[in-house]
Amino acid sequence: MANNPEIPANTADSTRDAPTCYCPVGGVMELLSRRYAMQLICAVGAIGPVRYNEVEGAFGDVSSSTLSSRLDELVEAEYLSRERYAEIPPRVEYELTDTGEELCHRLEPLLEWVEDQETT
Amino acid sequence: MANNPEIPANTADSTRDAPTCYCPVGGVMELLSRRYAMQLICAVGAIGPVRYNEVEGAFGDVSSSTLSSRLDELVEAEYLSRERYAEIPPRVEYELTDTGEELCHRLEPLLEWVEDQETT
DNA sequence: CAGAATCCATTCGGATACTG
DNA sequence: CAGTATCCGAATGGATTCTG
Repeated sequence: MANNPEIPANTADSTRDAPTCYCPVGGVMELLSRRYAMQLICAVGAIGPVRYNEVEGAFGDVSSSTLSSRLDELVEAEYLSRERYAEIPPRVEYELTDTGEELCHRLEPLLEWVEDQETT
Repeated sequence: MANNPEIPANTADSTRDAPTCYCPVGGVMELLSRRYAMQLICAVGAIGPVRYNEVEGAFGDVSSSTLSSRLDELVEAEYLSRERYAEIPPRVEYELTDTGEELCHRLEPLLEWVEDQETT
């Protein structure tokens, strides 16, 4: 929620712009840096509408509290949508929002590459 | 993407693997999830060979200890190289390794998008 | 200049147990 | 099934001080 009113623009002696340096990006990166966050986005993107247990299974071992938190945060950030069906037993499905999908597109090349690096 | 409601993503008894889900990726993501890590990669990629103080300046406010740690870790992970020149005053330059550059390519679309989201 | 070392507040995430 | 609540150890990152 760091909506900084003071934009730390290039207040320095910059008569020229520095080449795009993404240093000042703030809040969103903090969210994405939390554990499983990026994988979560990609997982939902890859699997499609997904239920809690499926996610839990996809990650070898996650504590439910952690996963739950991450899910909540991503829903609140509107990267994921949460649909709750009034059934018994209850069913909840998470899905990428439009924004989430865009994010996912940027995440996939990264994750793919990372995975590739590790499996060698 | 697999967002077609007509096509069930994961059928009941899947003897095959779910579509690429990057859940199990481990160590590298933990490194990248540390504070400033991704921005650091991109910053070095954008600015080129860069000195400690330049980096420090690029980020509004970072503690030297944190920045130093991150730099070390990225060097050790061989995403950055560290060249120390025997001069007075001492000069040190960080640069992307080949691996780091590949990583940077995957990071840039993400960071660019994130920045875009925040400045609107 | 480019850090290393130390100390510490905060946060994060896992384990466990419980609920609508 | 899909979480929530609580507790707690571990890790993170910032401030400060010092150095080759």
